[in-house]
Amino acid sequence: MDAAKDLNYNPSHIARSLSVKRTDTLGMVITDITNPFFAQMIRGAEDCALKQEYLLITINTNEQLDRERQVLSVLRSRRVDGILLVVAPNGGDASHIRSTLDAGIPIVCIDRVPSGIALDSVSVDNVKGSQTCVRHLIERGHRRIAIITGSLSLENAKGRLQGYELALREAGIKPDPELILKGDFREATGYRLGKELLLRQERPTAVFLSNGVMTMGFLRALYETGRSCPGDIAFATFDDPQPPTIFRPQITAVAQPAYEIGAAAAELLIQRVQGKVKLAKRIAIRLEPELKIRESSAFVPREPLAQSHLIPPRGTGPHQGSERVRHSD
Amino acid sequence: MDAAKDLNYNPSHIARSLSVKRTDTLGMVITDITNPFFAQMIRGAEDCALKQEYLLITINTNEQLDRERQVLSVLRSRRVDGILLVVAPNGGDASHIRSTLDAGIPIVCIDRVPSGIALDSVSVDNVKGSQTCVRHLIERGHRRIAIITGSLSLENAKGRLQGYELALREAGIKPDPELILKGDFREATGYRLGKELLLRQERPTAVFLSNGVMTMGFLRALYETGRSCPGDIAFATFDDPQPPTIFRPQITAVAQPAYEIGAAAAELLIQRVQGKVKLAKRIAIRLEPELKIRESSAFVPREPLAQSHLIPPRGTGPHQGSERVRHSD
DNA sequence: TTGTACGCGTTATCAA
DNA sequence: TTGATAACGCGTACAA
Repeated sequence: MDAAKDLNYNPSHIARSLSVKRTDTLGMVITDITNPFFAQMIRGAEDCALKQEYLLITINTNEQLDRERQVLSVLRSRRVDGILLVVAPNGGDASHIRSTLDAGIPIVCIDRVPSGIALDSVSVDNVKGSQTCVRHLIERGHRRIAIITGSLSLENAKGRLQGYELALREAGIKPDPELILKGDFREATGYRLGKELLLRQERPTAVFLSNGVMTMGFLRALYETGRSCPGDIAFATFDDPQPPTIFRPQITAVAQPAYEIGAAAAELLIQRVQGKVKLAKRIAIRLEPELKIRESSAFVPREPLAQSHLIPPRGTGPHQGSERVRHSD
Repeated sequence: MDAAKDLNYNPSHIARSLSVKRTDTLGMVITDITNPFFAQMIRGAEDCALKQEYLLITINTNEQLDRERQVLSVLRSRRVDGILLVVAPNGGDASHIRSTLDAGIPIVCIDRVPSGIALDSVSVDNVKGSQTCVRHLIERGHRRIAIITGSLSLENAKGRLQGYELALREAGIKPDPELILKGDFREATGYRLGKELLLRQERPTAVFLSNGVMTMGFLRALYETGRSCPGDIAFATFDDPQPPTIFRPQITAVAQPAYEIGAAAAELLIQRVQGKVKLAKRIAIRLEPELKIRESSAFVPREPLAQSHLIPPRGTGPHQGSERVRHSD
């Protein structure tokens, strides 16, 4: 040991790996590291992994399917013990995922769950989250509520749309196809569809955005069209787009516990890697989102409906507390 | 080859590494991955690395020196070919860096350059950046300009303070110790010192923040004390804190080309790894920052000085173009 | 061109 | 307990 110090010796982890057939390494495939939501998720996963002596390798795919394929291949070559995966929008093609699985590398999907393939997954309860949020808008008196969806080939986008429809239906409002705009989770789309909505003759009194990135685009549209919020329109979004700043308007949002999602996913993956959980069936962990009511949903339509359960708008000050999501069951 | 496909075969990169004594892997040590500036930097480095067939492993240190030591040790064990390093605030202790270097692993420092050890580095020209920005405030008519510095044990924090002082001196303004507040690049400090400044009897007419994170804290202080910007005070910051949104006020900032910094650092590191650059002396790459003039510096003090080079405030609309930094030489 | 043996640094096995 | 030795999967050098 003394000699080791003297010689500035460091054991070779790669030689060790070759021998023991483990790398104590987890791969994390992310679509966009500059998205604060994912960045936070990485921290959760990394903290959990490091605590259990695993190294976490994070790689971006930039939402590109071919890059995802390439990355998965690299990770296989590197013999990572398991993979945390945020899938890029794929046209139902999961062959690369399947072949990685076949190579004996466990995969846990995060946030987005691809349809058509059985995978472990960790995400937020999308249905409940958007249902609670849209319900909040309805309680404010809105009835013409638009939604800009994500890519509907992803389960989470579907779930958020579903929650929107559920909330409307339970309030006796029939979903209007004119108010359901199909987006894709990208900034430019939030801008384009948002502008389209805002320039309509009969524009909705409230808009629900399916993720934080599209909300950034929507804000641009809002500003360009000269509409004010909460003066002219209300809106709310899935994802809490920014760290709470003093910027105006503060945005009502369905906040996802990003750090916890990452940590839970890493935890589950390590269980799989170590064979501590029976592989029989797939595990789906759903965490609770939290509705943060802020200024952007403070606008109340001029002709509110006289409904018995109507709730007057709460205070909209900057330091107003957040409200825990109410369960629908 | 056909058989390889058939058997779902993937060559073992670790066995290969053991043989060729290379891992084709670069380590990237970051203090905070949730900071958008670093996130962007990672993308630049990753893109560059991947393009040259290197894998990039990114790890957080949370600004903790002991974690930095541990991470460097892990990276050594993993036999990474080189390391990109954003140092945590260290009390002048660079022993772990030196021993990594001694083990034959090249290191390129990014953003922050530790004093007291000769290292390759890539960063922005801190002096010029803050000098240009403070000069801009002076041109707006400000003379009582405060600065909240970073940890002065870091070269970049020193440089930014130096640029501030240079700008004042060239305008014939004597730096006032009362207006130089020693910070540490952290949000809470921006809040605390900002509040202190804003509540002073004789408060400055403008404030220069040494980084984006502290600016977030400053905004909180601004809001809590009820001061308005650009109504009551002007401010500007090093770092462009957020992706350009429509939030108000838009912040005048010294934007650093984060992506390019990351890419340049990776490029230089790979040169070192491949021995394509003579190791004789240390290389320091300095990129040009860009001053983005926006709303937050629009406030003009009531008693502007009648100086010949005084420039009236420009338009402060949201879509105003940015202005390239003017060189001081 | 095709084949064979050895080395890379570590762990694991088996014998002493 | 200690010490020698065979794997681990791939390059590489040398022989056929």
